[in-house]
Amino acid sequence: MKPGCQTTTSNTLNARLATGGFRSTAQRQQVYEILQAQRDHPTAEEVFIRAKREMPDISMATVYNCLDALVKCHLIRLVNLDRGATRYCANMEDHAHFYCNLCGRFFDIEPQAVTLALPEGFQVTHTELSMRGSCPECGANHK
Amino acid sequence: MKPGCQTTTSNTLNARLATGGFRSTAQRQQVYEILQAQRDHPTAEEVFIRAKREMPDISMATVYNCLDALVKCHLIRLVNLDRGATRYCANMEDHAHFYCNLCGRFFDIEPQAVTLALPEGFQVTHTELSMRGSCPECGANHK
DNA sequence: TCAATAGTTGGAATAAGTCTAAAGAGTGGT
DNA sequence: ACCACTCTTTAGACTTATTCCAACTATTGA
Repeated sequence: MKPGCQTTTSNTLNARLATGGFRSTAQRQQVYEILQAQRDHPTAEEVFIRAKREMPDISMATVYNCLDALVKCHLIRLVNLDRGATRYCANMEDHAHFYCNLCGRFFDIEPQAVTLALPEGFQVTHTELSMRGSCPECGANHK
Repeated sequence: MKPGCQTTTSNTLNARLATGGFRSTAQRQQVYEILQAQRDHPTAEEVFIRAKREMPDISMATVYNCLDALVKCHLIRLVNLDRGATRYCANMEDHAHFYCNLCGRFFDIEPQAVTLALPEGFQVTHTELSMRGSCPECGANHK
């Protein structure tokens, strides 16, 4: 692990946690690093499995707790697709999600031109745009 | 109930059910009428409560079965918002959903100008756009 | 350093939805 | 009209994802 990079990451993390009124703990750092390291939108359970490799005593409740704290500090965000388990995403840029029905992978899509003409008086605080379909790889393989 | 109107509705319903390979049953008609009558995106449980008023013996499992059948026949659609219970919507026009954080009501929003520039090769089969915020009424009351 | 407070743990509890087996209802052939 | 066949409903058990709880542990400010 690059010490310089890690320090930067945990500085940001700790500062954000503190601002949100949360303490910095080893578990929260671990969970955040997992989401930073592999940006494949894992579920809470997948995060738990990965966290266990480094921290065998961590519990599921703690993983949920850490994820909640990170969401509240705007360090990660939730991704919901239909009724499946909630997924977590460390990409805080404005973006939409694309789920490939064939390979099951998630893709982040930049919304270059989304403009929605809302009727007057509606104030939007949160938008979620998600799509399903086939990704370029799977689409090509299917031909 | 207006007999003319009712006949039209149940004709469409029965035809669609038949096309989907489903039989027309009193329970399915009841559930469909509930969703037609009050377009407030009820949850399965809310549908169950409303159905019970007319049909006291109906069970929750039947409500789920009926909703499933109607979804498969493209007569209604699912609406998911975060982790809450699935909601059902009889508006089959292409539209987005707006949830008011203050009054908890759902609004259908016509997507007049949504264009998303997807990277090449992505084939979309299903899109879901949902928003949260405050509706005109609640926004006005808050001032 | 030490109390006060926040966080973690493992297991129990909950909510929403799905599955199953048995009983009930509708339909075509005789 | 009767029977067999199939589809549907029912009640309740089960599953999955998540939250709650009480006891223990770690972190922080004085």
